[in-house]
Amino acid sequence: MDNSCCPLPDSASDLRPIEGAEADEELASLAKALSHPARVQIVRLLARRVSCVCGEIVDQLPLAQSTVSQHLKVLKDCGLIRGEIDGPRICYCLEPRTLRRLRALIGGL
Amino acid sequence: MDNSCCPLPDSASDLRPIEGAEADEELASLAKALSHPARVQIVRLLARRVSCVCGEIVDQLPLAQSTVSQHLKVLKDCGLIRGEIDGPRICYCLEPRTLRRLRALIGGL
DNA sequence: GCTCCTTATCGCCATTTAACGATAGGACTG
DNA sequence: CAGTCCTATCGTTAAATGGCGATAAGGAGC
Repeated sequence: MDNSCCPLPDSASDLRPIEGAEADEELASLAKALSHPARVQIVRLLARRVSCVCGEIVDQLPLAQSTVSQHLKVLKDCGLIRGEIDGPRICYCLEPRTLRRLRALIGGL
Repeated sequence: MDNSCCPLPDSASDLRPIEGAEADEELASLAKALSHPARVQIVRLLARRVSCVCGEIVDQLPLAQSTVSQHLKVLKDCGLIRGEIDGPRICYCLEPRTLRRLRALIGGL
């Protein structure tokens, strides 16, 4: 397994507010991305670095390849994961900053 | 404003695991409850104790009373809030244990 | 260039969600 | 007990979601 595409977490702090209308929208958007068990499982896989490549994620889930690809798109669109082209494959990895942001927003409740 | 219906947070720890298939379902379910800005705003209102009574919540949101009532039902069904009858009104309040559980699940990612 | 492998996108269908007005029901007040 | 206030539920509609197979697109390697 090659994790070269997955960056180590950085520790820059996020200065955006954790409450207000914009924060509500942001939290709702991130929560929606995690509102499906398959997407939670994908995030967990990537957090554990068990898998990075799309094909392996498909193998771990009881879903069709096209369905998994859609879930990956949802997670990517909200910034929770990132995909980088790695030869013929695509290597997905967590975006630690977004996950930290989510924790901050939840913590602010 | 009367907050007598809203209990103070207790600190009992939750022994359920924070990963695995069941935890995935649980996290997805809680995330879905927060996947709408109006519901995030309701949780925030209750966290700030700005309002406890359904009618006041309706006043704070640009939505019809029936719509707000449905959002409250979603939050209640997943255990994030609780409603108690207070004379002719209904007093809603956060369920701190569920919120802590959500934080634990998010933290476990 | 052709072919294979990998992933994204398209089209379709069934189900769920969100919104509202209207209505029902429960609890005080007079 | 009649009226009033507050909240939940019903019925409807439009839009979003989740699933799949089929197909397109883009590199790798022969």
